[in-house]
Amino acid sequence: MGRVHPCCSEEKKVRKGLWSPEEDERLASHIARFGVSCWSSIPELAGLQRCGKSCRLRWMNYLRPDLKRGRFSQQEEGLIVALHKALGNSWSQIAARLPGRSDNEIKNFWNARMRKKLRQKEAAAAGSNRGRNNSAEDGRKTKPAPSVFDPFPSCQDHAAAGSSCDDSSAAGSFVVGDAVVATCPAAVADAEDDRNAAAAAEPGVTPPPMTTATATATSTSRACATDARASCDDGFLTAMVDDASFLFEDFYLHGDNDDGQISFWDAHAFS
DNA sequence: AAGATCAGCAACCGCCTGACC
DNA sequence: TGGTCAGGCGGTTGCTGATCT
Repeated sequence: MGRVHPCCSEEKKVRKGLWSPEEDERLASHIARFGVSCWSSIPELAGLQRCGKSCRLRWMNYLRPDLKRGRFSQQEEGLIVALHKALGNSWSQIAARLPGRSDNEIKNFWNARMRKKLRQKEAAAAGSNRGRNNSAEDGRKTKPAPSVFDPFPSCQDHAAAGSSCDDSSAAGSFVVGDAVVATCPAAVADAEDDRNAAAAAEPGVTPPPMTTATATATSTSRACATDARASCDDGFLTAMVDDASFLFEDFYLHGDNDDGQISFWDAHAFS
């Protein structure tokens, strides 16, 4: 098997399992004060009997202040489907385009949906007794490989594609419906400026290191604060979601639905 | 009311990659 | 140039609460 991380294999006791509120508090306050420089050193510095990987995971999936909790909105679901279509199981890349959601959360969500759909299909197949040659199940096998494209290439690219994204007005956040569903990379640099300005305003206070999450959180919250999100909805992602429906219909919809309608999940591609 | 099943979520495991020496 | 290490990622497991029978 793979090499065991030194931080996880040391003789010293390393706790596993669920994190206690005290541990969360220790980790969160440590990162709030000092930021993240080296995960492997954080357990010791924060007084935690955890390995660095575990700390990182806990922070990324649960303690990060910019994380949203709760159910995925319809818009988010649609975007996940579209992004999964484009990117496959690259959960981190999908998560990078869904501010406030961790890759783990998206992965769990997707897998739960997969299980549900698979079960439904099996039940339907068992009920109908005879399979059709062009069933969705078969269609999966002939599914073309996901096209390689970057849903977030750059604002210039958006503009070239007829977009009107304005980085300066809404921190580069993109909106589908009411939800801020993605953040333009240009906003990252923007957020970095904000951070530096804040550091200058409060000498002696060391800001946490800049991360994608920081930038996303900064720009997303700013976008909400200015309520200027709609101005940045260039239709790019909306179009992408629409396009995803089109793709799914093209590949997977073969008149299965009585009403001729197709939902994201009825139409989604099994990976 | 109690056991079985399901669904959602948190966390671990194993592997890969890039930086560094 | 090869070895070591840390960070990161996707896959998987296991726990827990909700729902069903």
